[in-house]
Amino acid sequence: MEKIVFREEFFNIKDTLCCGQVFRFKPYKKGYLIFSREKCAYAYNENGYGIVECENNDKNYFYNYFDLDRDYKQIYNSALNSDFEIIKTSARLGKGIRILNQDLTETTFSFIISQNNNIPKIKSTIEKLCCNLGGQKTITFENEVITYFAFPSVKKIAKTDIETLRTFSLGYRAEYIKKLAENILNGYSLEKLKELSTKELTSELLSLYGIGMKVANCVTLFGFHRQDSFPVDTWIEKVYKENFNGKLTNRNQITEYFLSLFGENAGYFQQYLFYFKRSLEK
DNA sequence: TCCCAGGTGTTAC
DNA sequence: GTAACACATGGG
Repeated sequence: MEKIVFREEFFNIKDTLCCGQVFRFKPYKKGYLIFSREKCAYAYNENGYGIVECENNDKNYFYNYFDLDRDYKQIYNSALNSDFEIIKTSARLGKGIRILNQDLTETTFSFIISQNNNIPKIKSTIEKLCCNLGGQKTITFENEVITYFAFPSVKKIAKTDIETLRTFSLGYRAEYIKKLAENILNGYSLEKLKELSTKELTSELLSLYGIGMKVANCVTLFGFHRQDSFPVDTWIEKVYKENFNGKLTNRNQITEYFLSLFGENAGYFQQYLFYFKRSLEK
């Protein structure tokens, strides 16, 4: 086992996982188990540090996964310099949030599933997908053997019939993920889209069946780490109306409004706001 | 029971 | 171009 140890001021495991950007994790002992691709890590905060335990070969993967090379102090400070009190407030609450570098394929499928769905159910649906179509894996932390399932291969999803997919509670989204899987199996490359500008990337993603503006923005932000993205969902729309006194009703226009307001750190501010608003409702 | 959830596709104008 | 509606499913 390897351990990544990183000062916790800008690395809070709970906030990073629970802020809505990722769905494959669960509470475990001092922190959480995190699943990505076929890998698993155990992460927790302790004595002023964020600690990530994983297999030796996965250390670089999870170091990058948690975006540990980026300077979050600069992002946080720019939030504190905002003219909007709610940006400061939500940034303080979400100070330890980092935007993950998740697997691109997994992120795209996950956010297609996320549409018109709530987070607990998104998590359970993705888990069913993994349990039924992903390979079984084991890993040992502190002498305890953990059994889990990898995210399924695109091929496996593509070859699974629609009726079976529907038994994973995908609802009408089953066709979307089936079609995307077939598409990728036939040679469509999400990786190649990395060359595109955020604008080009967004319009390319919009051409995929089942991906609209909201999901496209989530994929650019959480899959491609494009921080000039600003997904607008029901929660962000509430923030817009209640905290920014916004009059726009078109979500695309709300995205444009926030992008021009927040500039290059818009994506991070979006996460601060989303986490803040959802925390209030509980 | 009803409303809502990290919305999108289709149809009608 | 956009407004209205259908769409699956389960949490609260």
